[in-house]
Amino acid sequence: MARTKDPAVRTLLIERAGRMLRTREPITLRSLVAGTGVSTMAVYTYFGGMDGLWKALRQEGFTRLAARLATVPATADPVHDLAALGAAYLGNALDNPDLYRVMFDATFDLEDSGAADGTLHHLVAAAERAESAGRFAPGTDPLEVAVQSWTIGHGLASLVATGPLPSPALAHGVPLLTALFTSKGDTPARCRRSVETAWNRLARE
Amino acid sequence: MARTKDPAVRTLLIERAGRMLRTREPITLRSLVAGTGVSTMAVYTYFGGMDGLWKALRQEGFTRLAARLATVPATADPVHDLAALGAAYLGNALDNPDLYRVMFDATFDLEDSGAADGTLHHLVAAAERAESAGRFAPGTDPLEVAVQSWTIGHGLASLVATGPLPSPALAHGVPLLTALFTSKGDTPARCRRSVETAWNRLARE
DNA sequence: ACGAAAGCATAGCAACGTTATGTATTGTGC
DNA sequence: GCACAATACATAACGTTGCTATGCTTTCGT
Repeated sequence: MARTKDPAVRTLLIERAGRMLRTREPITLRSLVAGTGVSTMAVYTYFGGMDGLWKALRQEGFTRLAARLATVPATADPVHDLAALGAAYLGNALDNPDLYRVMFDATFDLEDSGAADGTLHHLVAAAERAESAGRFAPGTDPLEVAVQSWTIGHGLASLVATGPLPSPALAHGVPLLTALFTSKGDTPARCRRSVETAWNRLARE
Repeated sequence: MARTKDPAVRTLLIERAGRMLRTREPITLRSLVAGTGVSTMAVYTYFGGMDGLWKALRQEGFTRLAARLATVPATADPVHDLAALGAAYLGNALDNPDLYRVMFDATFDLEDSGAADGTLHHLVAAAERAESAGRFAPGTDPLEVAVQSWTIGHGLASLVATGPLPSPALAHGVPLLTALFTSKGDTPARCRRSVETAWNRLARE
């Protein structure tokens, strides 16, 4: 009954915006569509305006983050896994610092709050495994551990990726997470070993 | 030899910008000077443009933060003081969430990195006192404790004030700081009591 | 006291996001 | 099949943005 929308244009624009973000070109309506063959109106038919494009970009950021977290394998050491998820989170933030900033920039609306929850779920699952493996004290709330780990990860990511701290400050992740997990009942020495092993993945990159 | 600059105009513009930030009015060059009697050019003579105004606003944010941290008294319990500084930090971020966002928004330049250092110094001093009081293990690096506390405070502030977490999540500050300070050598029970006492100040506001 | 330099008001400019308008295209009901 | 209608999309114009050019006014130094 009408001309149909081409989904390829949508992903083309999002990917181009992501590329411009990475190369630090200012993303304007006109510069975004320049050279793509599409006109400025495409942004309005696909995103309803520039605000919609930024929102889609944030969603894309959370999608990529989730994909990266999904690559972290579940090993026999759930505390290691928890730290490895934190390391992966930081790695993602440092690989795309500008996208990471956009993700937490605008005031949150309910639409993609689900995406942030999806990010949390990986942490919750790992915390649950740590508890049932006896590394954390019985009765430990996995969601609480997850949120507290996230707080540390986000604080570090935001201060290093877009803030005043230099990147060696990432090393603070080890004592911070070790202190947290130890407080949940894990043995200090064992905990430190688990966290350090997981953190090496971040240093290697 | 020339007409002299009136410093009152500068503070007037900064305060008006701060007010507009709090009331969530968009800050544009023209809306900023509207009703003040001064013209748009004033922004250029005093700040060199809108970028300069934002930079001055961030500086103002750090100044207010430093002033607030300075009101935290040094008691006989240095671990309590450390947590109290964290609570004051969070209180400031929640009282002016938009200003807090601006403070960490733009890419940092060297000019006001000193301001961020000034913020850190309060924490470093408290950590030093905690160590010499025997609450932390000998050899504990006060700067390390300070940066790690800051990471927790900023992570919490940024996720709650401008992010997806609801304000009750601020309560995570207690277990997080307790875990950190305990890992530095403080007695768990005593540490928790110190931190909780300091945190009540935040809940009361 | 006079002249040069700085403050600052006015007006104009390019670029921004958005909206209005017209044209082309395509799925749908007969 | 075919005409109709709705949607995609290009073009162009509009209001507002930050900024700069220009000229007047003020005031400090000699």
